[in-house]
Amino acid sequence: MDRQSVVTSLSALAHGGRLDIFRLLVKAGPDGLPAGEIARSLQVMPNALSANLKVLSHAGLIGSRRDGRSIIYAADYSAMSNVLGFLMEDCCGGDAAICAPLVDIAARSACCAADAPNMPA
Amino acid sequence: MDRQSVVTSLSALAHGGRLDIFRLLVKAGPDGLPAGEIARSLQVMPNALSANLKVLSHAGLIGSRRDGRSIIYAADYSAMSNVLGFLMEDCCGGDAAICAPLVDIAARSACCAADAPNMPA
DNA sequence: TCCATATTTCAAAGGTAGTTGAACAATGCG
DNA sequence: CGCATTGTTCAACTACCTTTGAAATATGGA
Repeated sequence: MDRQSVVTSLSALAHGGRLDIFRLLVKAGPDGLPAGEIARSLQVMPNALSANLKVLSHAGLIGSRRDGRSIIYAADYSAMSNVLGFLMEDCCGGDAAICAPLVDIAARSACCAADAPNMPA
Repeated sequence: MDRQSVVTSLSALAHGGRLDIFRLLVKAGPDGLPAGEIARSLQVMPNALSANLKVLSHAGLIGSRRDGRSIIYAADYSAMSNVLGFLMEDCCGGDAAICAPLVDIAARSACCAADAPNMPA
């Protein structure tokens, strides 16, 4: 994963509304949620939601598939872990002796990374 | 950790130059690096570096202390883990059965979180 | 075909953030 | 004290991002 992709992902998440969307999808799991339900849950207008979903999708953080009239979005866990990995690469120069607290948070982050409903392209 | 703090942190990292700085400090470990050395390593002008260090510092991602004429910056690992934790909170609705790949990356992220040279304030 | 639902696209307005060069502090040494 | 070194601040300019409302596209059912 190159630096530019990571910057794009972080930029996508560096926005209150999009962070809410992403976290909702992270909680929702691999099955995802239809756009309309996201809009209702977060109380945002559909056009604003669509714009933000597009940004997250372009960053690769979420995927989408159509189901009838609805479009279902789901978090891409592997993309997320790539970003986290890039951030923490070669942490402490490889010497992870004094490290501990991050293991905890890391363990809690361990999550559904199997086949999410990824986009057609 | 509230949502706004996380957005501030992600915004700080959503910039090529600042991402380079942060990753360099993550690699450097708790002892950190003087600003001048960062500038030399990344080949950036001192005023631009100073501006970016200020953004990262204001976001709480790095700390600083003066040592003679130099100012030494170091990554704040606990701030980083707070951000990661917020992103992955209640992942998959608490059911982490199907999850695995993120554990790997998480383990690699485990790192120096002990007393970094935090700022005076 | 006609309509309702679900979601996206477009364009204009406003605000926010990045870049650059020059000037300004703070420290240490002779 | 005077000067070189190390970092920081300021101000102007540019560019990008966000927001909002209205119009457009796509699907499913009568």
